[in-house]
Amino acid sequence: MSVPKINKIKKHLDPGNRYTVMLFVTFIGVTSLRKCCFIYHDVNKELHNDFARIDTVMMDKFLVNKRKLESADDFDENHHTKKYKQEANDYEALSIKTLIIRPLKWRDLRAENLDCDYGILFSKVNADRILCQCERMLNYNEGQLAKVKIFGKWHDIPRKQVAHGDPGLSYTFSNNTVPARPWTPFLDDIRDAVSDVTGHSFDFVLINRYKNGCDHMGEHRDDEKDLVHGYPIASLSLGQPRDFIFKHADSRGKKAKRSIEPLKLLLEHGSLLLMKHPTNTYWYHALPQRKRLLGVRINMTFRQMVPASNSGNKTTKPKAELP
DNA sequence: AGTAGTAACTGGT
DNA sequence: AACCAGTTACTAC
Repeated sequence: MSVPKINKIKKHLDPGNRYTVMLFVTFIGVTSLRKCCFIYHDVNKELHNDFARIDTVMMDKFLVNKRKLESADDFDENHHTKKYKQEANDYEALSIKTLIIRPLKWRDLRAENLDCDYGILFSKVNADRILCQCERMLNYNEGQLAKVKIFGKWHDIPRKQVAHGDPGLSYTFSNNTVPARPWTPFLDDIRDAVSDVTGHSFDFVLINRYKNGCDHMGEHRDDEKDLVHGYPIASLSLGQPRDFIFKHADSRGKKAKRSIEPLKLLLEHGSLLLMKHPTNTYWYHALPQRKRLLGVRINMTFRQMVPASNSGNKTTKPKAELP
């Protein structure tokens, strides 16, 4: 666990006092220690020693209850400390490699100017827990930020959406610019898992929630000007499996220049789709309605964005470029 | 097997 | 990357 995260806890506490600390430890969406209570005499020292054993602590959800020792007369310090330590050991034994990241068995998807990889990143058990965490922790844009303007008309998007990313980044689509909210530890973990398995870093994630098969997304290519050109986009799917359709730009519409078969792909629970250059240049994609499907699907697309100050300025080199 | 009711698809805006 | 109207495809009886 990194020191900055420990400092985040420490600033809520006065060293030397005694506290009851309750916290949720989450590791890529898997809550291993739901709640534990123990008392620290020397917060500065103890927190560091004990928490350093844990890879990631979910800061958003931790609750620090300042209590005087005398108000916790039923509190058995030894018992709880021992229990915590055992759980921490168990937790530590579940390393990132055994818990989540298995070598992805990628399926290559190839067509003319289409190059994607698809595989299952999270097992059902882990994907279930991550989805559950998403439902508990994510908030979505509302009002103006949840609208798009198409052919002169404003519409509410038929799904829920939110973006998180590095400071200053935003995402523009259909006359709407959506600022990125800051990363959370939970999203950090998922992003890092996706980075590990793809070998690419990402500074932005767009999250879409489809409450059932009626929610959908129309055909589009991802907006080029905010994205680092040529950089792959990683799309993590959770929940209700949904069809995903690729259509070649030349085969759309009534006066299509050519006839190219669309590509249909089922995006499964826990799966990762890596869309590589030049897929996004030539192919539109969509998540069509499937009225019979009732389950929630949450999708996270991880991207590398052009910093806001450089957006639309082609003379400035993006901060990341493919080799 | 024929058909009514729904879902999916297409083109226009 | 939205909805709508018109058409086609599918499904269940």
